[in-house]
Amino acid sequence: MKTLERPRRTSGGRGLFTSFHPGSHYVSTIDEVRALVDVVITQGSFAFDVETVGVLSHHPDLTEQVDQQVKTHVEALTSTSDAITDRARENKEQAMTKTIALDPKRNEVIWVGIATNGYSWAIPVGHPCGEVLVPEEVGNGSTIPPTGHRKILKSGDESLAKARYHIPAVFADPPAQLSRAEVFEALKPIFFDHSLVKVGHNVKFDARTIAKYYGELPVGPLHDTMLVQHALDENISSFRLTSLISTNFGEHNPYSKHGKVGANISTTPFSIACNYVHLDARWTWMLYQKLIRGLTNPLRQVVEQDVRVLEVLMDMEDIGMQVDSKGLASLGEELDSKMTDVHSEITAITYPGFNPDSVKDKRLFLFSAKRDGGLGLKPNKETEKGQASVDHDSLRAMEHKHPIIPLFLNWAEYKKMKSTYVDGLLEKTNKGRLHPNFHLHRTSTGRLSSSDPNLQNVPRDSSIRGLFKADDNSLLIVADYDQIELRIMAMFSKDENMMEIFTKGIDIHTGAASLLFDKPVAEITKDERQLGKSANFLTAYGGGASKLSATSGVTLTKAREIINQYYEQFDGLSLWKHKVVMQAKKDGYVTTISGRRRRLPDINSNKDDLRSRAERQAVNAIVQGSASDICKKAMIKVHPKVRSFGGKLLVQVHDELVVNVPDNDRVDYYSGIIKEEMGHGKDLNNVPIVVSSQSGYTWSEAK
DNA sequence: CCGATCACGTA
DNA sequence: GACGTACGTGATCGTA
Repeated sequence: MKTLERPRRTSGGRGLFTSFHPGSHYVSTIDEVRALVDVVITQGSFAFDVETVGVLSHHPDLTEQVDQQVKTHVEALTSTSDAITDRARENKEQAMTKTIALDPKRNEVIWVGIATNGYSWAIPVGHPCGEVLVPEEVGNGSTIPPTGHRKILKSGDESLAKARYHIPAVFADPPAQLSRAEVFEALKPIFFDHSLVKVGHNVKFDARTIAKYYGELPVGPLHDTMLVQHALDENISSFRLTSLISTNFGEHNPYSKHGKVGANISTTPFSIACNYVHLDARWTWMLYQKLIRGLTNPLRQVVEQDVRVLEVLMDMEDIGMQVDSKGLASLGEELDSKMTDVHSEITAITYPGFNPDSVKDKRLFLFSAKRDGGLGLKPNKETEKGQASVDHDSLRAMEHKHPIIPLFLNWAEYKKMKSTYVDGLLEKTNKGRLHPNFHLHRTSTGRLSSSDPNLQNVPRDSSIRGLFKADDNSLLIVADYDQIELRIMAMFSKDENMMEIFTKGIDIHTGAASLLFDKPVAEITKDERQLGKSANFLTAYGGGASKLSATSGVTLTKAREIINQYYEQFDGLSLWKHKVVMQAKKDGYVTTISGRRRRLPDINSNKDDLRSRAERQAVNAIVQGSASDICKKAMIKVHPKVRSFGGKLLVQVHDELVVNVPDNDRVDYYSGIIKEEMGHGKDLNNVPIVVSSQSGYTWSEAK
């Protein structure tokens, strides 16, 4: 039940909460919202959190998708009945509802939680249920279900067999709540105040979610507990709020007992949901205070850079990238017909029911003895777990042994395209656009990552990238750093030969080949350059002769020679790598240009494999992480410039930025600005930075 | 239903 | 003696 208790400041503790039991008070009048706004403004910063649900009926396109899913699901079954179809539909609808709840473009807010020094508020704006009248009942299969929940036999009688069953809870009506419209209107002063710091745990989600009710994104400064925690420890496996609370405040805290309310918020009794919202906001605030106070330089600057990137990313996610849905659909049909052909050929050679997606089936068919019905081929490669590999490289090496192998290769190629890039992207399309999530906390090197969909691994092939389009009357500009990682290595190591190659503007792979084979640059062949290229990459990743030999096709002996020669010619580089490893062993971590750290717990391990791996990671983290620092810095600079001429930053792919700009006669000027802000023409301690750019109407034209 | 395993797309 | 870094997604399979 609602209480009339007013929010009050809890005492002591530098403004933090001393009581972890916020009770059941919830905000139910607009005056209370106005009052909390006044309090928040005096504090200068606040944490906030929204609880969301998905409403399938609001999204006809997704309802259609569910219909389709049910159809294909049922088609794949051997037997069907209305009950099976209904259950399939229920499952698919439930899954889709969850998906919608996590999509800021589609979800609906039912609670807003706000916390600042000593205060927290829970504002319900559509919680669907009150208290529990009849609790839910779950049968785990060890008992006979109650009548009405039993299976119906063919005879028409109820089955008395033990079975699983679920009877949903019955809830009282929820109490009267303010509307979203009036609440967000009243909260406008805090979300659009340029001096208030708005803190969240994965704040982009909450900010983008509420943006729907304003028609625009909340303004910065934003801050995020995830990103601070990541700067302090990138090796954390779970960045969920509960996990971070446990590690920062100890295992025993009232929050951790609440379990997964968030995912089931719409079937949680009102009072429990209310308490949960208080706690979420409070703990986010507490965590922020604690983490931010633990930050010292250089990590403080790292976090300062990342929160600025965060605001850029929020914009990029919200804008999204246009994709040609019709083109994707027709590519899908093309692939489908190719796959039908390949599949029937495979079935003809193997047996009906053979599944070309099953590693097990393929393994059995290729490698089991002829008398067992297999081809008796010899596996040439093992998986990590020591099984016979059937991946592309492995099959390629035995391609001529049997006509089925090219079919497997074709199948795998088509299948990947169809499932991940055609179907996968189509189902994430919203009004013709894809809105990825960019994460600042999911890599150990400080790179960004992208998901739902991942726009950082879209195939370069024009059949896919050609379907990513500029907006109407627009062009895409793709600007990318030329060999940024190798330039960073040159900068750190000050290797004379490498510096010379870069300062003279010689192609680095040709330059390396020239030194490796002791020939003038002009006489380097294509093959020699390729070897130079492979050798260059190996140094950034820490690879050895066997890998070089495997990737370039030279003998192991030759590969060893090349690597020895490489480190002789680039002796500054090998010295630097050695120093990096020594320093990492001493400190337990390495540091990038911006001061980000990668901690390497295994760097002094007794186990050779773990230690060697950590040593390779040490070198690579500096290189990869520093490249990421540079690109992040560029994003911060490019973003406002691009907006000033009506452009939109869309995607970052580690060393490249994709920008949508107006299609007019100033495109060269736009490219120039973008390149300049990325640092083209500047240098890293005398190693020049080179940025190249191209433009076009699609992502493949602009590559 | 979920995690492990495998394969495969990107930088 | 072997030794490449960093990701996310989708499918299968075994276990729960």
